[in-house]
Amino acid sequence: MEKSKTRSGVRKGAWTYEEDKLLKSCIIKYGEGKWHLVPQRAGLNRCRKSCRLRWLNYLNPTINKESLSEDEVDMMLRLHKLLGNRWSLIAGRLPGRAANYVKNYWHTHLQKKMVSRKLEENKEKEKLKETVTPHEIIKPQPLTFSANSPWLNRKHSNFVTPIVAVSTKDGTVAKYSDTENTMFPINGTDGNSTMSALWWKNLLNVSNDKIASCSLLQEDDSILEFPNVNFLTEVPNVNDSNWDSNLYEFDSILDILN
DNA sequence: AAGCTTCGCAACCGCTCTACA
DNA sequence: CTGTAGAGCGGTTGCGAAGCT
Repeated sequence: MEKSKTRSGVRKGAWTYEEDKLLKSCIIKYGEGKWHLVPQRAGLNRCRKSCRLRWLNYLNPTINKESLSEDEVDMMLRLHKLLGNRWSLIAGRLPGRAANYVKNYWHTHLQKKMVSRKLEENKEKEKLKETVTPHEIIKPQPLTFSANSPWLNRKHSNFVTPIVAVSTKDGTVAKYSDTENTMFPINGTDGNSTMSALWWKNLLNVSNDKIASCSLLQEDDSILEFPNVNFLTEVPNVNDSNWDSNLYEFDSILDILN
């Protein structure tokens, strides 16, 4: 980097050993943060951004400067698939690795790999398209339940209200339990009665665009998307049912990936 | 050996987010 | 609600080293 100055007279370019020393001792003395005060405190003719970057990417003693292990590269690939170019988040999951380092490593080593792999996979897909005929989609049919079925047998009740929950694309959970459309009457007492399959039909009538794809299990190259999912930004309400919670702990997502 | 090209990485820039008055 | 300043992030740039001809 060329040793130059900005219009405001602040030094730019590569850091010298003396500058590093000054910055390091300043951070040790005052701690991280308040970066706007750092140049003054350290006696450096650098902007606060430059100081922060130098510390975070190079001087910080927690930084691991050794080359990435296979495990770390694997983790990086998985995290990038999940998070995209969120380098700081990815770096946060790789102990001792700075965001800038992760970003540079991705651009210099992994991006090409990913591009060539994608091309290969596209070729494979094209081949498969030529040889495999499309499957006929068979919709599941309503079952006919016996009124004697133990799980339906409720004392003093002629109705059973199944609660069906469908995960939707917009992150909400549609619950099909309204009594008017989903209750199925248990007819008579002759033992041969069947139940109305109205609730099941209603379930099938849920439009396709409301049913979310099972993207977590996809293994293609598209970036996994979690609509309306906040990462560690809110604490789920403990009173919510399991279905109501669309907030995921980051670790849970990692578990899914592993 | 010299010139040219490519690669890796440190650093910069501009934008967004957040806190606060 | 709005403006401002600080902090942080991701994209991009440009230098120096390494490799190639």
